[in-house]
Amino acid sequence: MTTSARPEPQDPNEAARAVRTEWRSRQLLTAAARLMERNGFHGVSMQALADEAAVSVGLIYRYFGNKDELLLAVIVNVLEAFAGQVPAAVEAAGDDPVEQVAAAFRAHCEVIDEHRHAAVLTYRESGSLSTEGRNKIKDMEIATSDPLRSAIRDGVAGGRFVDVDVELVTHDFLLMAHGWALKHWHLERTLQFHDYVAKQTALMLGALLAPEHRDDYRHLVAPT
Amino acid sequence: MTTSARPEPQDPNEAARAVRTEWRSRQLLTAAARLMERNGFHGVSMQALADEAAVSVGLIYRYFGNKDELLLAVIVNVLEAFAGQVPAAVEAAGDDPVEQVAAAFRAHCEVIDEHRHAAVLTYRESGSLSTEGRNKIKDMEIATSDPLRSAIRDGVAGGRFVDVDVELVTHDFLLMAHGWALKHWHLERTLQFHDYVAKQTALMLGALLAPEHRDDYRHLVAPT
Amino acid sequence: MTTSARPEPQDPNEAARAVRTEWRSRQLLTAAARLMERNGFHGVSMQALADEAAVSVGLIYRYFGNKDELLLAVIVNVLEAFAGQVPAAVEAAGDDPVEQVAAAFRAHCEVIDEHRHAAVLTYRESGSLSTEGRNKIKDMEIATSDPLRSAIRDGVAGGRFVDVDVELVTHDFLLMAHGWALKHWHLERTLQFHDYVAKQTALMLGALLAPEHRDDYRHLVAPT
Amino acid sequence: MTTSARPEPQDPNEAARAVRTEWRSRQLLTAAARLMERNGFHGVSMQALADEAAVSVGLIYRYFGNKDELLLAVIVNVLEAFAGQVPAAVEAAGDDPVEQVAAAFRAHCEVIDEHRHAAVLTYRESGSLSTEGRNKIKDMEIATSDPLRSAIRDGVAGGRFVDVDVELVTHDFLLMAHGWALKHWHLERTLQFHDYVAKQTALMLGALLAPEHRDDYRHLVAPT
DNA sequence: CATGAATGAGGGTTCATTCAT
DNA sequence: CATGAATGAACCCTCATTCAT
Repeated sequence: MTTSARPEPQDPNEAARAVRTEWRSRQLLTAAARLMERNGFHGVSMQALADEAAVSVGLIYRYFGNKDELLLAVIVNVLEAFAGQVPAAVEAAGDDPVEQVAAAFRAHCEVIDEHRHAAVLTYRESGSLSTEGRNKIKDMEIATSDPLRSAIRDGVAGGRFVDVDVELVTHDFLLMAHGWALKHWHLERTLQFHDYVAKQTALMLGALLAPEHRDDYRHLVAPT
Repeated sequence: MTTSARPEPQDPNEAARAVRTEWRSRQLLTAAARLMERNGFHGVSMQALADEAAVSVGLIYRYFGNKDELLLAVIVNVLEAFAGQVPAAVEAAGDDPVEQVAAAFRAHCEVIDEHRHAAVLTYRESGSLSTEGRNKIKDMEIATSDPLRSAIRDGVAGGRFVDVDVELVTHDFLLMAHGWALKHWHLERTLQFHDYVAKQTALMLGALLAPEHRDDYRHLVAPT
Repeated sequence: MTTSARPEPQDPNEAARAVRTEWRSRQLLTAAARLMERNGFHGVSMQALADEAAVSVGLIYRYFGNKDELLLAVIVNVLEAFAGQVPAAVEAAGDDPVEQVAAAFRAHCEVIDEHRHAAVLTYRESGSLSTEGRNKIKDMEIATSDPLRSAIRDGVAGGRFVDVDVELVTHDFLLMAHGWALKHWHLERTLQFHDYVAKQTALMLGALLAPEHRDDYRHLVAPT
Repeated sequence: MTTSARPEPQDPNEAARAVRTEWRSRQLLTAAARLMERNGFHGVSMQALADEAAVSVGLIYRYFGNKDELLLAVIVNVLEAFAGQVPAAVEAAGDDPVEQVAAAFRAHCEVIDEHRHAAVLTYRESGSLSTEGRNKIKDMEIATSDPLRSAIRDGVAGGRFVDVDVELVTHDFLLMAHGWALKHWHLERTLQFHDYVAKQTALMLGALLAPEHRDDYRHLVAPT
């Protein structure tokens, strides 16, 4: 991530190893997320995890110091996805705060949909973390929600939005994004992912947009 | 739910016993909820629970068959509170679906605030339940959300609300209600319970109310 | 040990329980010592210990917090036997430092013979202890050897003994006492316990006694 | 012990390899002794040993079949040092059994001082050995103590020493020699190695020498 | 009713050992 | 020769559950 001096691993062996290491790590992370969503952190034994990932128990400990660190890694993995995708989406949305809000929300939802198993753990299992881990998560969560928060604030300041509690509305958007994962088993019976995003966007913008701007965002509000 | 067949305990001893039994049961339930919110279901040992409730381990098993049943009882306890308070609140709100929605949401929030420890367990620990228990919970949850759902449907049908996806909006309201428990540690820094309810109500009604009715509900939408 | 107010346990149940607790504790301690002498601290699993003592693994943890504490308890148990028997033996030996030395050495040997399994652990396994435990042991060992040390010092000061390094000779006596346990498998082929004590006493007094006093202690030196 | 059949390595490469092999082996042995003294046999993992010796885990298994064999090799290494140095020292001491005893004891102490880390393992970890290994050790220990035993026996037979139990006195001398390693942390605070040897020699000869010969060995007995 | 000593299956974790590279 | 990733048995410990008192 931060290496600059070492241009490329010269030794092909080393490169191959790094690739395999990365692959294993990801494999374990996904297996863990999948299992933990179903049975909860405490409901998943290391043996079960090893079986699911088709490796031995001992190997898991070469990649993650212990079970707690594994959970932390699963969660951090999601949060890093937010950090990677959300700011990019907002930037691509241009200067209009309304478009930015919609883009940010959509990006959040997409990350959650991609990491659906792991995303619920953020809500459910953060209590199983060490204090240290919990703090790390909290910091990342706040940073993660920042683009969305800023866009909302800009929208209010610029008069596009009515005068709402920015913090609360941010919280609402995040809740809705996570809602897709939390109640996925219930929602997917009637909704496709894109419907969910579109409808929720329309709903929230319906609440937020100042009356005089409402007509400007037909393309966002329409499909409800 | 409440036994009706058994007419009345004749023996005053039996009555006293029933009272004590009821009291013990409630004491254990609250102790369990308090502990489990902090440490999670698996983080609370029966011994710790016995200590917290100042009884012996063995006694717990006279009231609840096993640990799973105890968790189930804790959760059912909350859901029963919904069943008790929400319909009453809706009824008291009169015939206007908008008022009904506001009342139902407020009632949900109040139950959650009163049972804040137990409410999070609904989200976090339902995975620790047996399939049977999980199904029971799901059924109760759906029943619980029914008054709210009906009111929303009525609002849409009567033209008070814009044409939204009733199921989704129900889901949103419930999510917001639970949000008060889920992110309580974060929200309470800036918001009182009543502000939370009022602002969320205003926001959602802002989104739902048809333009021609918006002015009729100033008292609900204003305090944003 | 320190109770003074509570004269006797009134409740016979409580008394009975205390007796059983004491008995269990002692049973576990002996089993642990026996096994650990043979296989070493790390060579004995808690399961093996449970089997030997005919109890369940879990029960051991009601009496000793963990395996380390168990080892500590085994060792402390021996050292307490020294503290109980050695000073008494010295006192019973009268005022003559030579008699005191002989009595102290004999007492040491007797404790070691009685706790032969555990005595070797003092030497072999003190490294497996926590720093805290190790310090406790060291303190007790020093205190334990004090009567012997004092008697030797008195003997030198009073001219009964030649001018030796008191600390070193104390160390030698202790080493000889422990030697009975350390090389018991080898020694017992040719020596009874009493011969061992008598011969070692004679040898050491032969080295220590000043020539002019040698004849006074025929009864101690003779049987070599 | 030392191969004699294989005449000489013809190939210079093979010679170089043999040297490196010997060097590696010795390096591993000392690393193992150092680590095991501190943490005990079970407290040292093969990984830790590999790290300490700056080789890979796998390589250790090219030199020693398994961990037990490694421990055995460490211990045998000390015992071979005894076999190498003690007889030589006795021979160099001339024909006088008293001088021989003193020389043998000194040689024992020197070996132990040189191999202090490994010497304690002889006492502490012999229980971790296989029966086979344990027997090998016992045989070597007996053989090792033979020069000392013979000298003592000669001293008694020749009237230089009083009539003592030869086996027991041998045992005492060995115990004293090992005492330097066993309680080194305690003794070194007040004694140098040479003081220890001299004082212990003086003490034991004081006990052993027949009265009519005592004046002949002032140079050995004096420095007490 | 109430207690808490006792059980033992199951969990997380370590580490000696192997083997493909 | 040398490496270190991979294995899995075995360890220590916890805790839901039972039952004699």
